[in-house]
Amino acid sequence: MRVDALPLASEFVEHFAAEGIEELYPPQAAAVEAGVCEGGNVVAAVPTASGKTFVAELALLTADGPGLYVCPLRALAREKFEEFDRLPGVDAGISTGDFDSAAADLAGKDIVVATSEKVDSAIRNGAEWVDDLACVVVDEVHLLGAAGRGPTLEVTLATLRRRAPDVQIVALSATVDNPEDIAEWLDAELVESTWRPVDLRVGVHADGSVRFDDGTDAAVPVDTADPATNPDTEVTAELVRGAVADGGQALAFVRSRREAEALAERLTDERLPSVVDAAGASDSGDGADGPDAADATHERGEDAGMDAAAVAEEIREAGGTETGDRLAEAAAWGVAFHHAGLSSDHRALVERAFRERRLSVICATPTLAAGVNVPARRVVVRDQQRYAGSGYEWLPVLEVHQMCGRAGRPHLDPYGEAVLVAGDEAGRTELWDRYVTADAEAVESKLRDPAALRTHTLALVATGFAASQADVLDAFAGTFYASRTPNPDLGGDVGDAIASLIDDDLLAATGDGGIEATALGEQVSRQYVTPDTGVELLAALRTVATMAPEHVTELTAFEVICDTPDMVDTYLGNAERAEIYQFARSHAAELTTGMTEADDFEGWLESVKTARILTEWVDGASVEELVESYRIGPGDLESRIERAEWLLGAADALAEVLGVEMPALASARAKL
DNA sequence: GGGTAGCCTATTTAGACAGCATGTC
DNA sequence: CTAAATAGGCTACCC
Repeated sequence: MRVDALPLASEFVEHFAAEGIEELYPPQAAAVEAGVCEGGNVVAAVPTASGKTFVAELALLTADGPGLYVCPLRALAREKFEEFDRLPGVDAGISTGDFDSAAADLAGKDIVVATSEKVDSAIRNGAEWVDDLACVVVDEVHLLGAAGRGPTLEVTLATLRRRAPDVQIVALSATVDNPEDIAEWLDAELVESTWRPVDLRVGVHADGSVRFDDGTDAAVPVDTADPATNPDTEVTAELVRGAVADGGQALAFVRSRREAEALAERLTDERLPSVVDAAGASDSGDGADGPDAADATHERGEDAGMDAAAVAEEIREAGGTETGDRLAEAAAWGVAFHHAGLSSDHRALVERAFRERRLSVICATPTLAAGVNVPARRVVVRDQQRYAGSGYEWLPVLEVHQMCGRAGRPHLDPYGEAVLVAGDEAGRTELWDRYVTADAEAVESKLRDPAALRTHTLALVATGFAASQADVLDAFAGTFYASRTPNPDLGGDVGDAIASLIDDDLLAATGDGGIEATALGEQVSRQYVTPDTGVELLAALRTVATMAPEHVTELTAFEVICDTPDMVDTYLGNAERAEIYQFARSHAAELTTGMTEADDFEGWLESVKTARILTEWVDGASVEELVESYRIGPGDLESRIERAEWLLGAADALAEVLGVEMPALASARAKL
């Protein structure tokens, strides 16, 4: 099937031709046959990089009205927005927490790209443009099964369909075990395919050789006898070296940030022969910080070496922290590490430089697999387990498949290779059965979780979609949960949720057996904080009202917001505990919780640490200082500042409803 | 005294969505 | 309470 045979205006056909899209990939053709261009609901369960974006564009461009593209990450939203905005004659908008299109004129856009939470939030705040949508595309719809965020996605989609009953739904999913269940819920045609533009072979290493699923074997010449080195790391290094020496790029996945950095350092010492294509090389940078010829044990391509030096320079310019310095040092040798402790600038730089083939290797924690597109010739999954709060757990099959799916660069590699590293035959068998031959998990609704029911029940009532328990149940009838459960008796659970919300003074019973949101409940819903955070904030604000005004400082404001479930925890090391304790004691008058009254003392002490970091930040401390003294990454600081901004706003709005004066909230926020 | 190899113990451990208001030169 | 890697402290030993 050819693009010019599709019901598309000629300018779009030309646009796609200019991007090299003239012939449809098989899954794309299947989606067309399933009706994406005729307004039909379609669920496409296909591998990453098999052309899902084009399917989305077909639906959005052929729809008779404005479209919405929902995705799970802000970075992905940005990427898609830029792509859609390049379409001829299309006015695209973006709406995410960190980046909003100019003003609230989303109503006039042809295509709006947003995260699922942002859509949910827009609905809660009375956005009317959602009623006019002709088409909604949901990317990564398998996240329906994610504990915290899945319920938001299914309730939001149910609400969208209720408000715009004729809206076309196109859902794009990773390969999961039960895509037919998602299709059934959405009354959609299912398109299922494992087709990829580049072949992928997956293998498992054990005892010096990799066995691939196409029956081939490959020896890995490495000395694993040295007890001073981790054999899995040696194997990983050799696999990376091999791919790079062969002109490819590699991704290596490990379990923790520290190990990602350690592996990057190990590979930097390796002095990988540069593989970075001369075509992708630019000449800039004086190379002063880059490798000297005297250091090199291999010949390096001149252009590539200078290019790597340029990447290193860009990294240094983006931020002079200790982490940034080490990253730049590795980048000078074509190696990078990647995890959420990096500043967002550094992360984006690493991703982009790798895509532009100015870096040979990224050593990453599992996140990279779910983020923006970073294809490599070879993917090595050294660690398949991850610490999960209480002991080690196997990574979900879906996650490992997504890592492996990053192997194979279209137009560059004859095929992609993914290797899982095990030590011995027993390990190989385990990994083979668990990941190579196994299907990904089924997607199962998490709506029944009490916290999810509380959140969404409050939202439905606060927005006026429901005024009784029956109404709430009616709204939930359109969810994935209801579609999957033969007799979805949520009555008891929703009843419990309502009772607890009334207890918390967020909902109130009306005389006739109905329910309504209190002024507090309405504000909690609009501010998009969880009910539990709302309750914590309200309790803290009531305490603030009893404090002497001179004791209510910015530290107080930060402590109020840090001791809520919506603020991310900050690890409190043993060595710091005593010092933070001392700090809390000497600032006791400014804190809303007394040393003896916290029911979770450890948790509270952690929030005091976070509050202290933020206080020092607004008092002018630099990123470097804070990163150094509190042992957090620049990215961790960023995320806490971001959340603090949001939660201070929420606290301020709630203080106003309560009639509590707390100027420190606004002043702290202004300084962030 | 100073350095260090080697052992034992204590410490640490992935990630990331969200609010809201508009006039202004 | 489950686990694996490693940072760090300590001792024993050597020069």
